[in-house]
Amino acid sequence: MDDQTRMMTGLTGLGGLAQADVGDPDSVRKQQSLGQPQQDIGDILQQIMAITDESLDEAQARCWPEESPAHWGGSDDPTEGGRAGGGMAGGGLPLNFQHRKHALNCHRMKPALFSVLCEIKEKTVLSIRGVQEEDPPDPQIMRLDNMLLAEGVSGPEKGGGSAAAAAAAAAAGGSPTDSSIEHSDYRAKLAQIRQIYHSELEKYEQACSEFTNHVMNLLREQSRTRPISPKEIERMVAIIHRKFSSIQMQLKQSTCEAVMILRSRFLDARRKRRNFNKQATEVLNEYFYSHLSNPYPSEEAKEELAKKCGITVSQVSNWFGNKRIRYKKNIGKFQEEANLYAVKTAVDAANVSAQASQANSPATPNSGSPGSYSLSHTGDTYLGLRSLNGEGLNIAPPLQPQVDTLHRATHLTGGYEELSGSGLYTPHRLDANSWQDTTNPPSVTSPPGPPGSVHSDTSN
DNA sequence: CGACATGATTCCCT
DNA sequence: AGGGAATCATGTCG
Repeated sequence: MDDQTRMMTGLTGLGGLAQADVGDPDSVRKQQSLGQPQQDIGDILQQIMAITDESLDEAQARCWPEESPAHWGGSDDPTEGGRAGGGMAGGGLPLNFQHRKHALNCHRMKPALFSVLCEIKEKTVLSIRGVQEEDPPDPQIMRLDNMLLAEGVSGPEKGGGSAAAAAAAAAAGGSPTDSSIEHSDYRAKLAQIRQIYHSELEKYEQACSEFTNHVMNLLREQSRTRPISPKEIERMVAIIHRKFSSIQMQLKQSTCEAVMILRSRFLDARRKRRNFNKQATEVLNEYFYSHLSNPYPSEEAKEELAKKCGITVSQVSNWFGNKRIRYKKNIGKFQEEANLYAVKTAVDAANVSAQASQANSPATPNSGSPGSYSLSHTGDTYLGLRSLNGEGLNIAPPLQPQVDTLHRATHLTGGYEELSGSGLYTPHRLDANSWQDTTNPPSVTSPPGPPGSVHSDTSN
């Protein structure tokens, strides 16, 4: 039934507000034509005004103790008022007031009047709120949502954002499999943020629903004494949700900020440089100088070096990359270092050879391919010795005596003689991709003597 | 504090 | 993908 019909229904009984002359249709017709209805509406309004002074509790308790809140908009049945009459017997208010209130609430004009008032209100509210009623999803909140999802803060649990950590690592150009310490740290912090975010979100949602329920109940209650349409309640709920979502956006924003800070700190930490310890550098240098003809460790060699140095494989790769470049750029500067490590390697070789000879094994050690690196100085030793031979590297004069001693030592043990003699270890200084080609050590520190000079020394 | 050393990153090439 | 080269950024030393 539309409002107008209801209105008419109400108007037909207009004269009857607790008065006796309702029954006569003629009289009603006469009253309508004489303008009496307007006066009655004025009366009703006055009484409504009077009611609003009363507390809601009273109104509720005395009128419709157990009635559905939306009663006024629902049934137009004028007889309904009679039912309500039973509930208003008690109370300490003056009887005539109760009676008046009851008469107002139960009056068959009330629904129609409220409906009109609602309509007017609706129009006013619409004209005020206007277009903003249908707000599209906020682009900013969408952005925040997307970011939180991408960072692994919102969305499904799955490991608390390990994907984000990997993504961060990938973005930083590093190997995602490395730097697991930083990753776990990052993950832990991210999980913390995630947890806080979710608990806050839950709190907000709970508060929002609580508040919404409260307001809805309040409005429904008030709808008995004020013209409040369900639509208005809906709108109010929407307003509350909007307010709470703006709070939620703040939460999302601050969470995003926290993630960004964490991330930047994480990346900064990755960038932070700390020198490798001395032992690690020694191990790396030993390998480098003993493989000077081909300083490209295989994957396995890198892993072994990494393990021995307590660094990651990519750090080993970085180190070799830097070393090759810097060596190539300035060989003169590295000459001394090269010599040092050559000697070192030779000493180790001597020790190994000595041990080998003690074990009564002929000096035909595992002559593995140059590519296979064993940290126990087997095949590499000979590369080192080859360097000492002055063919892979030039030896600085101050080191010559040491070299001689070493050679003598190896000679005595029978190791070096055989090795250098055997074609197996003949220095093939430049292989196919010989990286030294362009950077042949310019013999800064050693005289350009014949290659065999060192060798001849050993024969002494 | 500046120069240098050195690990990390980035871009480009093969 | 791995390497070369340039560059960045930080640590170290005098």
